[in-house]
Parts: sequence; structure tokens; C-alpha cells
Amino acid sequence: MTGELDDKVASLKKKADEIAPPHPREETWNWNSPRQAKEAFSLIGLQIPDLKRENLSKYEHPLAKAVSEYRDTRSLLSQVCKWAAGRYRDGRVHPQWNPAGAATGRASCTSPNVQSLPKGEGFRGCIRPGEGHVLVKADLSQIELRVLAAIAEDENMLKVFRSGGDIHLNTAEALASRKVKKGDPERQKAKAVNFGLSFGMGAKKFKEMAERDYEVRMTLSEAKEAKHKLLDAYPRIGHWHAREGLECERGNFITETLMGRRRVVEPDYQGKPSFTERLNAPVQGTAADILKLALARLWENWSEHQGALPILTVHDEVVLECAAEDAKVTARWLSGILRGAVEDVLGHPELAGEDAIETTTAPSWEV
DNA sequence: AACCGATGCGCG
DNA sequence: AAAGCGCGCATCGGTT
Repeated sequence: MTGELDDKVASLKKKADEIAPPHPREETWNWNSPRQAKEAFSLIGLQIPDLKRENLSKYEHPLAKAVSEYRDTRSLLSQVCKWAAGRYRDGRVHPQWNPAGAATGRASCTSPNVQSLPKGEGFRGCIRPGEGHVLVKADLSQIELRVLAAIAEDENMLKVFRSGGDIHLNTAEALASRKVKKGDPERQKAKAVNFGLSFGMGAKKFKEMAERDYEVRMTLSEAKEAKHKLLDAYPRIGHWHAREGLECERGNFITETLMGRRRVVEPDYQGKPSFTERLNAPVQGTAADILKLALARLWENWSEHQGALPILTVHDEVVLECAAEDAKVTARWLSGILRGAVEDVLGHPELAGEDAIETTTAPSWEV
């Protein structure tokens, strides 16, 4: 796979070099160097502020597209080509896990970072169980929004979960002003909006996101209005924001998850407790608590499921490996424990329904 | 040679 | 009044 990427990178570089003006000093341009790339664009009369994909896509000139594609592919290759090199033992990759690697209580992972292996490119398909075994994967569906509903005690949000609804779909429909289906790209984009607004994103950023992802153009005041409209759908979220704002004014740097685990947030540019961190920390942190509670209970019960092997976790997801014939039992065990953890920590049965856990059994980590 | 901040992007 | 959050990693270009 990396060999194919290699070829693709080489041809994309050639293409970009052909379109580009000659380099005044070197043989060819280094498109990985923002300074050089900006200089090349400047020679054809384009002053570009940065080399982000999203920015390059605004330009008509073929060089913009060529450079963007080259950088994308090159970046993917870099991330993946050395991913597991020299990190095998017995046919397995053994990353370094840091159980409390993140300030919120999440785990992090290095060498390699398993948690950021790209999706949808086939790389996760390379993560496979041993002969005659399967991977059993379970994830906490929309966990941060469930935590949010519990923390803010928002009746409308709870109602959506109680009826098995989909918050992202609601938001997507509100933004697109039409019916949106589960597989539509609008839903994916609405996730970002939901998270953004929940954790204190401003109208400006919200406006930019709406433009970029929905081709919805609005003035700043219209963006403010839309933001309020979405927050109005869940009034207690707004109240919660107001409460946390007061805590910031009072100089309260301490946040707590629903399990009572503390985090001291960073100061903002004024030296006051960061408002957005105060909002995010208990939510991300409680979700992390839930996953870890579940992991602890898996361990406590492990003697009855010794064939099951923990493979990895990714913040709201647990992957186990077991013998193919044990898949059903293992899947039930895993999802039951995750569901119990959600219910025990959040204290709302409607947040821990059947749909709170999505379980799949597969021959690889891909999808 | 080792380290560092900035930039940009992968994941949740 | 206003404010998305949390990570790791490759690369560049400069400093120690």
C-alpha cells in the first residue's frame, strides 16, 4: 500500500513542478516548505495566506490544486509508511499507552499513535486478529452528547435520546432546513457544529464552518442568531454556559467530572479560567471515566473470558480479540459492561439504552 | 547533533 | 460580551 502511495506522490510532485514557475535558486520546489510554496505562488501573482487544504481550494489556478493534492498524499504517506516499522514483536505492534496522557483523563498513545491511524484508506484493515480469531469492537455512541445531556440536565436532549433519536440529525436538519438522512454528509458536518456550539464556539467560527461545510452564507449577526436558535433547542445548554461563565468570573479553575475527578483548567489570555476548557473538561473527562470504568470491569470479569484479548481503545471505542466461536459471547459481555458504565456514571437510564453501544464483529479494524 | 516553535493534519 | 476541546507526528527552519 505504501508502495502505491509512493508512486502517487512522485507523479503528483512531477505534476506540481511542471505547472510551477522555475525555482530561482534550487533545482525543484519543496512543497512541504510553507515558505517555499508561498514564494512559488507569489511568482505567479498569488499571495496566499497559508497552505491549508481549505485555503488552497479557494484558488482557481491549477497549481493550487496540484500542490494541495501533493501535500495531502505526501502527508498520508509520511504518517503511514513508518507507522509500524521496527515496532513489531511476534507479528504485533506494541504502542506505548499513556493511560492518563490527556489532561481530561483520556489515554494517549505513541510509537505509533494507533488512535490516529487514518480511516477509510484501508490502513485499519491491516489490523487483524490471529488465525481463527475475530475482532470484537464496541463504541459508545454519541457519548459526549449523552454526557452533555446529563451534565446540563437538558430535558430536550434527554427526550431525543429517550426516543432513540439522533441529535446530529436534528442539528443537520435545522441547518440545512430540510430532511437529512443518517448517511448524508450533512450529518457528519453537523457533528462538528454540535460539538463546537456545545463547547462554546463563537459566532465567527460558526459562520466560517457553515460557509465551508454547508455553503450557507450569512452575516455575523445572522450567525449569532442561528447559534442562539440551535442553543434554544436545548435551553439548559445555554444555562450551563451561563453558569460556567460565572465560575470563570469568580476565578474558579477547578472542574469535576460526574465521577468527581478534578482538572485544573488553564488560564485564558486575561488570566481567568478558560471558559471553553471549563465547558469541555467535565464532558470529555466524564466520557473518559466511563470508558475506564468499563475497562476496569472488563478486567474484574476477565477470568470468565480469558480467551478475550484487549487490542486497543480510542476514546469511545474498545477493540477485543477472541476466538471466532466466542464472538457472540464476547460481544455481549463487552457491550453489557460498556452500557452498565454509561448508566452508572450518567445516572439516566434513557442515556444507556440499546442504542448507546454499537457493537461489531469483524475480521479487521476497518469499519 | 539536539532541541524548539510554527504549521498542518490524522484521530476522538 | 466573548471563547470548541483533547491528543501525536512529520516537516521546516532556526537556535543552542
